[in-house]
Amino acid sequence: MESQNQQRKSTGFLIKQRAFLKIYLITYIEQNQSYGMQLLDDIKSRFDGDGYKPQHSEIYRALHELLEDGVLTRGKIVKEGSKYQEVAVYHIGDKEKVNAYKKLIKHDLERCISILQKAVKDNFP
Amino acid sequence: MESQNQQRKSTGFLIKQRAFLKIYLITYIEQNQSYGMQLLDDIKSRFDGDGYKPQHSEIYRALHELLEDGVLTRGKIVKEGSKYQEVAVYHIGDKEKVNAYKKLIKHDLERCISILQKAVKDNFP
DNA sequence: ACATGAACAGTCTGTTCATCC
DNA sequence: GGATGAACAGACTGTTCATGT
Repeated sequence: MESQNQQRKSTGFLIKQRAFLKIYLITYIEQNQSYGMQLLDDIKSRFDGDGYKPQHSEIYRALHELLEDGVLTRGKIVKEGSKYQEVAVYHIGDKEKVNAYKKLIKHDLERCISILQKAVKDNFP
Repeated sequence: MESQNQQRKSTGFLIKQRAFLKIYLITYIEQNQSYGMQLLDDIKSRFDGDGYKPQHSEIYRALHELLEDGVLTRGKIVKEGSKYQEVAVYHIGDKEKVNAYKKLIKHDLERCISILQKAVKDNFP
């Protein structure tokens, strides 16, 4: 990923929401082209039982960063059903970058699960 | 917990580092009285393989909040071995609060694991 | 040097406002 | 009203500085 230029070092705690959302956005967009609000609703309903309700702005920020990095490309279409509601639809861009990013996130997700499972074991034996 | 007075609503993403550390602090202090730096080192070595290295200030902030809330109490002793190094040792305070807090965190940890496991399944089938 | 603590500052992200259809 | 985007602001936490032993 290009879009970061940290001057603060991470302590390596859990994954950030932005990165978490990005991986879902990529997957959903791979499956069928879609636009922001739709993606948000999909994610929300996926985590309905877990009390996680992401905010619309965070979705847009994630999409914008993926655009900047060339992971996604964007087009505009008129939303079906509606009169002239124009929405921004996304497609997969650079597949190399997609795969690199996926691999990164997969490791990080597993790392986070490991940390949390340790916490359950250590503190609730 | 008392020590929070949010005016911003959480979206319910992952657990915060502070809360995560608190549960370890409580458990370690239950097992044997200990002081800040020691607790930090214990936690660091526990997560050595996971790339998680918490910062000392975050440990102190967590301890201070647990003190304020009455979950812990504090005493001062002279560190063994050293000449006159005085350290702050902690003990369990209000056991009701400890148990209430533990229960809360346990649920949250499991919620987080659920979220992350969904992400692995959904995005890396 | 080790331990504790607090001030400062950067990052993430929730809230709000603006614009367009 | 639905969708997108950006500005603003608050919470969390990493970094640095201060103090005492």
